[in-house]
Amino acid sequence: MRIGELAGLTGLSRDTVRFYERTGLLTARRLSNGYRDFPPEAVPWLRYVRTAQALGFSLAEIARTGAELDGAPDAAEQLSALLREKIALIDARTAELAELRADLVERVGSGCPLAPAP
Amino acid sequence: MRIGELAGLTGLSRDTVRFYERTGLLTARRLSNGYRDFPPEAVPWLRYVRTAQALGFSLAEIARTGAELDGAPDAAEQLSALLREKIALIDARTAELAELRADLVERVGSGCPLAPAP
DNA sequence: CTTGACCTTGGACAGTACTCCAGGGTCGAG
DNA sequence: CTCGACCCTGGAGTACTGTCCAAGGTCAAG
Repeated sequence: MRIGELAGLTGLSRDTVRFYERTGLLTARRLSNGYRDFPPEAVPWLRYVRTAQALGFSLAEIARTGAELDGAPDAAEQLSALLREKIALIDARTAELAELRADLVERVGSGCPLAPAP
Repeated sequence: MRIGELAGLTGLSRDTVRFYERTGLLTARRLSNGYRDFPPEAVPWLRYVRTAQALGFSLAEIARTGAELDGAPDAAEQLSALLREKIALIDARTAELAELRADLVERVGSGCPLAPAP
């Protein structure tokens, strides 16, 4: 598919898609007229990219794990492993948030949450 | 206290503290020799800043809410309200993560998590 | 008085993640 | 053949969050 369609399907801008391709997050073959031609898998891949980004990964990190995945014969298996890792990460983050929450609750309870300062 | 001490107590660099002052996140009076003089409350305030930052607030947003707080007669009350807001935000974020997690779990369960693509 | 640790300013530079633009090519419909 | 919608490249610009540096002032100890 061409860039406009991919952009439409993923909610990204064309410029962002081009940017992602430049940074190695995405590869596309070229049509004879020079237009990029993305495989349909680019759509779920970009969804995955957004997920990983939401988890705090930088695009460079995402690209790196993507590259590791690429060329592996058991890609599906590896990706499942990766997703399981991300799930563990989500759990850790959730726990962190719970801790932070408890801290804030305690501070709200005390008369003096902290000094305003600025 | 002077900048070095504040930096030491908060784990920030002097440059970062100066940067925070430039951006209005922090105010300091000046000693006769021009040195910055921070109040002790700057320490918990910077801790709060780090917390808010971890929750995804930009420094500008943090500075804005800080400024709103400042000058209010019922600062402690307002800050408690702010913290309650942040708690709600944590809850929302936790829910988001749970959703993401469910999505990933589902994908791991399916044989085809997504195509590697890049 | 010198030395070293500390402080000041202004400004340049970095990395991340885009976003926009100019100038120009491609293609299907009318 | 023209029009509009699409595509290309290269490069500039933006916002955010720092980080580093040069040039120089301050201060207490030796």
